[in-house]
Amino acid sequence: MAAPDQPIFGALAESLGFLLRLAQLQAFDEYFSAEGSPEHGPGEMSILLMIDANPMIRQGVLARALRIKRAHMTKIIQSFDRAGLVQTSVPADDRRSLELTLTPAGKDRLARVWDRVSLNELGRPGNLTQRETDTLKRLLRKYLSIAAPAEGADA
Amino acid sequence: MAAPDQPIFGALAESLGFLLRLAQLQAFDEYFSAEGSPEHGPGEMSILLMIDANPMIRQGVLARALRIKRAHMTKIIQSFDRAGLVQTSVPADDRRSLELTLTPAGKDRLARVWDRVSLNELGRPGNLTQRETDTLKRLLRKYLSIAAPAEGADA
DNA sequence: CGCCAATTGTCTACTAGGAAACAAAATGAT
DNA sequence: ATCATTTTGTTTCCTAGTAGACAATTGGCG
Repeated sequence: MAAPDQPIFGALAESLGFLLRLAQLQAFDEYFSAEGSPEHGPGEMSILLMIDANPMIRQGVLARALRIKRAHMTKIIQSFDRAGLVQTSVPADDRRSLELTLTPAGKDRLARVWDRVSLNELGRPGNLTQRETDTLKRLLRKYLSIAAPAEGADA
Repeated sequence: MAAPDQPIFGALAESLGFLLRLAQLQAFDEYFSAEGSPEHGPGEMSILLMIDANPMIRQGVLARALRIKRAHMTKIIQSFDRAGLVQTSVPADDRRSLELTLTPAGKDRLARVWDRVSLNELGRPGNLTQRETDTLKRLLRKYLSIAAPAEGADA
């Protein structure tokens, strides 16, 4: 009943939220092991990927989709803007909002970092078979109500 | 090609790490909707649950299992200790380490908060069937190399 | 024994991210 | 038109979590 080096997870092992928490932390460890000293963490990477896939996306739409709070999104976008990675524009039909698009420098940066990360992100983790990995991703997309990607997606 | 209110997720929809990140944030939203203004966030809850399931667990073992950095664990345990929720003791065979056990007050606190959260954590999320939920949890445990819980686990 | 390497918890800074209040612009009701 | 409500981005302050250096302890090895 005492505590060995491999503790008992108890209720945590049945709890979806905590399993997701631990799995995400493990995935990030692998992410950072791929990127030596990362220019961009997972949060910033997801923003770059999202703007790349959705040019002229509005800042608020981006924040909701990635579940990043607006306050935080403001800081990241402003730093991207200062670094010349995104170009912002105010649409004529709603002058409160900001439309975001990657600059050529932003696309370069994204491509370079993604090259170092994509194998870990798209590939199969050691603990799961390819089939299990596909099932896991499919269930996560369904949980999130995210559409499955098109078949011929770029690497 | 412009950006609608439901953006295209592109490479994110195939990337295990980012799917896990988004899923965890969604799960936390549901967690916080269950606990009005939470006495303990998910991180602290997982620590209480873990100490409850593993009395006399060493602080470092706990940190590794929950993937919380030692520096952070120190702060949380010290605050738990000040609040009278855990009892710490130095084992005779290794005077560097700390053994952690829940006090009666700690067990009470855990039971009270868990009551408000367990339905969301153990139940089936709206987007998935019961069977899909079970599969998802099983695959996450396998990804994490966590043993499946015993059958007759407490609610 | 004495010395060197690894481990454990802790401390001090720092970064990522959130909560709440706010101004400007849009929307809707009258 | 006018006023209240909502939305969007921003600002300030705060919390959760990390990075790196550190002292104390342990274990190995001559």
